[in-house]
Amino acid sequence: MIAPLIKNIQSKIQLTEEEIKLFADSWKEKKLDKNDLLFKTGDICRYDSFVISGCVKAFYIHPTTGKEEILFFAIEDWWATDLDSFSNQSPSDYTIQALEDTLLLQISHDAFEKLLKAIPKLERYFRLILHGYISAIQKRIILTNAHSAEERYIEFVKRYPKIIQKVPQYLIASYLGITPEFLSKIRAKRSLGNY
Amino acid sequence: MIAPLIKNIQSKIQLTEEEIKLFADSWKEKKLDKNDLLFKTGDICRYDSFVISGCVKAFYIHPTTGKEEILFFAIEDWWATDLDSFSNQSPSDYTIQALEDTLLLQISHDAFEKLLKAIPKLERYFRLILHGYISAIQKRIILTNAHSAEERYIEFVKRYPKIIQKVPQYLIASYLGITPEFLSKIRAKRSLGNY
DNA sequence: CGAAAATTTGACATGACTCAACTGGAGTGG
DNA sequence: CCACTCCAGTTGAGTCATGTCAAATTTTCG
Repeated sequence: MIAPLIKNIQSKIQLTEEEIKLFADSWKEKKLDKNDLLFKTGDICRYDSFVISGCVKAFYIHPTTGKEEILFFAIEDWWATDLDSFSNQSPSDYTIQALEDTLLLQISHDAFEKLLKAIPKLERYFRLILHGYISAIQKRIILTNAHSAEERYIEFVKRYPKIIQKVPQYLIASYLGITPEFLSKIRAKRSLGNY
Repeated sequence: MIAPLIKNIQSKIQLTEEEIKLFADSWKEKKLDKNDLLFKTGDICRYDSFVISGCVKAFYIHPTTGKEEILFFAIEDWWATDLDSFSNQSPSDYTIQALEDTLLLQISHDAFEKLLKAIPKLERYFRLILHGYISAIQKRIILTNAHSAEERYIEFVKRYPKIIQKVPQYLIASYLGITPEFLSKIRAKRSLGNY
């Protein structure tokens, strides 16, 4: 089951057979049932987790209203980790929860650092991963600040068609920074316009 | 003038004397006068730039309204680069412009890749830099999606007091995703409340 | 089938925007 | 050193996008 991760890595860097072996041995499978938590606010994110299948949401709980604010969704081939909490082994501001039965590959912080020492090339891989994430998140910032809720929704549908299929609408609304009611109205309006 | 950059790096990784020398020789100083462009939308971001002194803004130009949407500000000890454009040597979606006379250290894409090959430890440094940026930008997303304009402004003042001092208010407004008029009203209301 | 959850719909409220007028400070040139 | 201009910032009136709350409807799932 580690094949997808290896493949992902080899799309960015080259590994020898030995390195692959060492690498593969460092990761453990973890199953989450639907609604299981990976960790919650205040917990330490003890593992870096790569999603093999399924889907999770990462969210922040607003301290006064108690509402969930979606930070991201992760489906197969994405990472589901609070970087900050994982790197510093400090309490996380976020919660990650499975939206359906989900299979992860995990590595502990210690094992992760050991692995990086053993295969320094991996620093590059992870740098490139973060890089790609930054590109995406910067676009999201621009979209949020400069475009209407409707435009953001259209863009989301275009960019993440797989996620749309898996995730309930009220969570998409949260990701977009709007209320579920308003997203519903946007959709109603659009389906009229499409005649 | 490269001392601040070396210092920044050594806060995350260790370099030998030789490595420092090699490193230092790879960077060139660049001066920007106030209002000079580092690059503009459609240009390729040819250099990775580290700010020694001064201040720049990175912004996106809305295609229909033509308005500037601020992506970030960079002052001393920050990076002022479009990662995507720099890494792929592809046209940038953004423009970076000096808000005051600014001194940069720059490295070309080729030299950068050579440097990483010569000193692979630097992959780690840059990974950690991206990492820190992601933490910050994720907080910004949450703040934008879940908090009022006033809360976002208060948080900005707290987090970036130096930038507040340098940057005109209408650009702060753009960073926060609100109009300058509305930011002005928020400030007026707050200064009343503070008696 | 029935209960709970998600989505839709409608009436109303409000935060934030637009536009236009006004104020005040920072150059600039005579 | 004044007069002028220019731009950032402020203020106010009116509007619009989005939020709130509550009820009705549909979907999901035990």
